[in-house]
Amino acid sequence: MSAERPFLATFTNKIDAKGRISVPAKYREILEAQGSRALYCRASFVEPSIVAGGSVWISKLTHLVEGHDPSSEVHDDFAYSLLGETIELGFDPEGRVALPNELITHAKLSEAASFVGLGGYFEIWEPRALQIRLIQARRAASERRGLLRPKVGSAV
Amino acid sequence: MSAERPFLATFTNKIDAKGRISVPAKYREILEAQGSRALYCRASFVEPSIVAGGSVWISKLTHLVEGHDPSSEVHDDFAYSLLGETIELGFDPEGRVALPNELITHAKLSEAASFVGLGGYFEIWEPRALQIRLIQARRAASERRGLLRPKVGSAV
DNA sequence: TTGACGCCCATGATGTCCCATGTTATCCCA
DNA sequence: TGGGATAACATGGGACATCATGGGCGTCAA
Repeated sequence: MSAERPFLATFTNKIDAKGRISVPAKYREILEAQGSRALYCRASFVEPSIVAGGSVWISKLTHLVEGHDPSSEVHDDFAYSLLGETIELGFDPEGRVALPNELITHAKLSEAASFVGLGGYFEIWEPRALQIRLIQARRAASERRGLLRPKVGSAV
Repeated sequence: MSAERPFLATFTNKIDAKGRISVPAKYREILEAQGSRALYCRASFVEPSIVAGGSVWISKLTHLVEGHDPSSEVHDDFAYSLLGETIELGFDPEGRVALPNELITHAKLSEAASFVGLGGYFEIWEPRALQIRLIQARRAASERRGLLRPKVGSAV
């Protein structure tokens, strides 16, 4: 799927009084390699988190939308929800972005936020909420370990 | 498909006593990058909204029309509806356009209007009406999440 | 003359940039 | 290999530019 370098690992940074937060340097490297001068974000449909990515991610969404007949309902529904609710955040010279209140509220952020890499994109979570989600995910994943073997060997 | 930077996110601005409204700066940047010194708009066929774009968008419409046999009915129907009802609005030095009454009526605009980015073009809505449409779109899109997963992972 | 339109200026709010600082990680050399 | 020197990173806060908005003035045409 993505030949690009994947977003990996979890980083927790502070949110300052202006709503700014440093994007982890490792993530910025990947974004720059994509030619992204900005970060694209949206509220997750299913989690109290912010989904984010670079130009590769947003162009996937754009192509997904444009792949449908422009006169179809599917096209419009995807366009409104995927493009109309995704925002573009610019970096300041220090590598920070300013999260808008809407997203801060959605993810219930206050002092700090955690970035969790998910391959072609990453998510921003309230640190405690992410801890809980990760524990849950680990348990669920280990129960389904068999699903991984055929594809990646027993490397997990 | 569109290598250009997409129109994204939703912005709400006021309509002043003269019927002027600021086009979001982010959108103006994209229009300028296209070499558009004007905004092209028409009433949506299916929604109470105004469809708008720059020179890239209008040339796509033009090519769509020209792609049909000039002697065919389809050609004429497209030409009349797509091109004949699309108007060109100029910007004032502050980046505002004056919406004609016809379009204001069609979209039921009064105090303010919301711009919603849809990739290669954007739409102008009465803010409340757009909110409702966005919620509906989100629901519809998340029901069809299956169409997304194979292509962009669960990145929504 | 009236009104539509385009241009100019003023203003408050917001966002961006710049610089300073502490901390951590990395490097280099004895 | 132990540290110290250096660079990279995360963070805080003030200065400044941009943006959205409101209003005034002149021009052109009906």
